[in-house]
Amino acid sequence: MKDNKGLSERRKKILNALVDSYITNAEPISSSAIKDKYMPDVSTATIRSELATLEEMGYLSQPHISAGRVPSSKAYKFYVDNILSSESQMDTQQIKSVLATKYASIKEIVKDSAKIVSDVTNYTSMLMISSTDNIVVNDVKVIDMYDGTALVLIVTNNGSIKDKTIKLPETNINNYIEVANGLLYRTFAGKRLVEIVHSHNVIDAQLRDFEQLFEQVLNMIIDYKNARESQIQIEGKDKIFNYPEYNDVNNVKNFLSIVNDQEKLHEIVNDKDGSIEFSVKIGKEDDETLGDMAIVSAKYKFSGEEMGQLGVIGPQRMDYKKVLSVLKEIGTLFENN
Amino acid sequence: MKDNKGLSERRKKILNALVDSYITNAEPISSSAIKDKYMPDVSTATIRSELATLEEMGYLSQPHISAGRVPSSKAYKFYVDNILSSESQMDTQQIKSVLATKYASIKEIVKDSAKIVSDVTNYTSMLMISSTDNIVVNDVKVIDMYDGTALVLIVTNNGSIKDKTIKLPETNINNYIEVANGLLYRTFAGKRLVEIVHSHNVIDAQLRDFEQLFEQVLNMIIDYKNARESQIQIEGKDKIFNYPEYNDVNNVKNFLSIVNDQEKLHEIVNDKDGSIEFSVKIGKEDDETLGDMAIVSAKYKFSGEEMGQLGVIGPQRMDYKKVLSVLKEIGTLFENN
DNA sequence: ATTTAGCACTCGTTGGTGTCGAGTGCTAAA
DNA sequence: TTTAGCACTCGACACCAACGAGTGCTAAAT
Repeated sequence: MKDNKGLSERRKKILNALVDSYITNAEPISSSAIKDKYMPDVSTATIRSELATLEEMGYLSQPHISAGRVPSSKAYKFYVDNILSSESQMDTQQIKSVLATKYASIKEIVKDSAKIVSDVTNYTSMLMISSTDNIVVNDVKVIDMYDGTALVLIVTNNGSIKDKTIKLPETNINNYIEVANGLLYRTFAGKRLVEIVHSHNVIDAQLRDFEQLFEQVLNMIIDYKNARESQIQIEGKDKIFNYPEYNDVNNVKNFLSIVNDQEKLHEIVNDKDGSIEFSVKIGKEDDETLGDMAIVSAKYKFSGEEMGQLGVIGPQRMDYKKVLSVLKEIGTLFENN
Repeated sequence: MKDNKGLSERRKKILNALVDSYITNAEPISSSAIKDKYMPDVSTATIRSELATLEEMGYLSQPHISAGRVPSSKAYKFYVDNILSSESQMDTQQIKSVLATKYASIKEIVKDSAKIVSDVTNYTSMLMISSTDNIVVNDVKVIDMYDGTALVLIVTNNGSIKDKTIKLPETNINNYIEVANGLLYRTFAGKRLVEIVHSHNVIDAQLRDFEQLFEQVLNMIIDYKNARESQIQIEGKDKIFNYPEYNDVNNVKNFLSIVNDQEKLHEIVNDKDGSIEFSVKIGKEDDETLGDMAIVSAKYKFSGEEMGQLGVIGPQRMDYKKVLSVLKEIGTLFENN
């Protein structure tokens, strides 16, 4: 049953025990600790030799020679995979009831989801709104306001509206506004943001008088797209101080530099493999800048539409069981909405 | 010339020297250090006795008995008052040229003012938009969109527009939209936000059919006011790590808790005495939660209109000269715009 | 072939001790 | 009032010993 490639059952058990213990205590685990708490019917010597081979295999490391073992990133990955493959493990019931007592309606949950996740998991959370690729412009309208000024509205399919006042050009065209609205509608309505942004529309001759207007509208759309894409909401930054590894200023620095770097967060969370539900990034090996931290996130849909990603960021030594449960639970709430 | 109430010239000189030195080095200053750098023609013993009395007077303290002196909040205040009263001290020329090389147009500066202040001073900066008290509603318009939906626009005198889509009530009134616009204009146009929010309008009989609409509009206005008021932009949080006192996690924690607490920031910066140009809050005595930090801020106008406050937050041991110069310089740029 | 008891070994932690030197306060003379 | 001089304080640093938690290895037991 034991071979070099896989892990024997006993080794798996030891590995799980060790990660479990380290997650709650943040202290190196000794062979005798494992014996006492998890495997009383085997001697410490045996455990020690198993630990030695697990270390050789890259799952563990020792802070120093006469200390216990500490899990490596590889160990955390093993641990997470274990959780993910055995769904039954997750105690969603408990999470669900916590959510139920705190929040009355699902709508509230969506709105505050980042804050909820942070509160329930006790880690810093992040919510990133999904890409704008399938946002469609429903309508563009120009509304006359007062002397020479007009308001441009861009209405999209996800309910949001971007507006801006512009100065109207001096013109002698009759019904300028009316004509403009017709043209704008024909040009933009029904098109996706990406299409609009990437197409270099040639204004045909009859549109000359509207060139300036079109340019302004186009810029609005581009701005809107950019603003949408870069939005990340972070909640509960202070939670990090609950964990002893962040008594070291360098770790705090690292944490803040990641959390404040939106581009980096996007990069880390957005797997090339877009199909997987959960993204779990652990430590340096997954991303150099992560250092001793981990990011767990999930993709969500709301009312069938892709909504974005929601996740937590915390120490490598993270309570993955809890985090994954919570993220999963929220996901089902969203989808069943 | 020396009396118990005021400070002798020599004591002032010593005090200034000490604060100056501590601001740059963050280390306790000894009597001999002062002698060497600032007062070579007097003995250390003399300086020591002066230091002792300054300590009695509450300007200084000793980390421990065989260490040099460190300035207290009181000393910083003395130092700042000194700067403020002797305008000529400020080397605005230099600051101005720095700003000039970095930014081409004044408009850019306004937009990025928080970032600029943080970069130039090397401290964390904050920009808070001024109160909404004198924002006036210019117009309220309802615009028919599509089947039963309408867009409500609120136009204010500071150029901004708040919009939201609402569902129109089922009605059999002719020209519902037109009538509504008339009513809305008569009710809201020209009024200040505060007035509107605090008046409990009784809807008169003829308005019954518009009750729901009015309620929605009113809520929009309230939301708008709240959102405006709570907006604080913070830039350069990471800058804090440049200062050695923030190698202690507790100080970082304190820093973050203040910087993330918008209400607190408002409270600290908004003096009762609304007339003063600069607000300088130093340490615990000014506000318990400040701890060992200081906040310097100034009120600004832009194109004659009150714009808000802009300031920096950093260690008590702050380069007040530089900070005040920068804030002042930006102020004149704004006002001369 | 595994497991285990036993033992030597490693090394971080803790606490004690001694020395150095920066800096002070005080006193007595200038 | 200033200053030289001196005793004193106390943190920083280095060194050392003892402790103990934990390991790896080996040789015997299963």
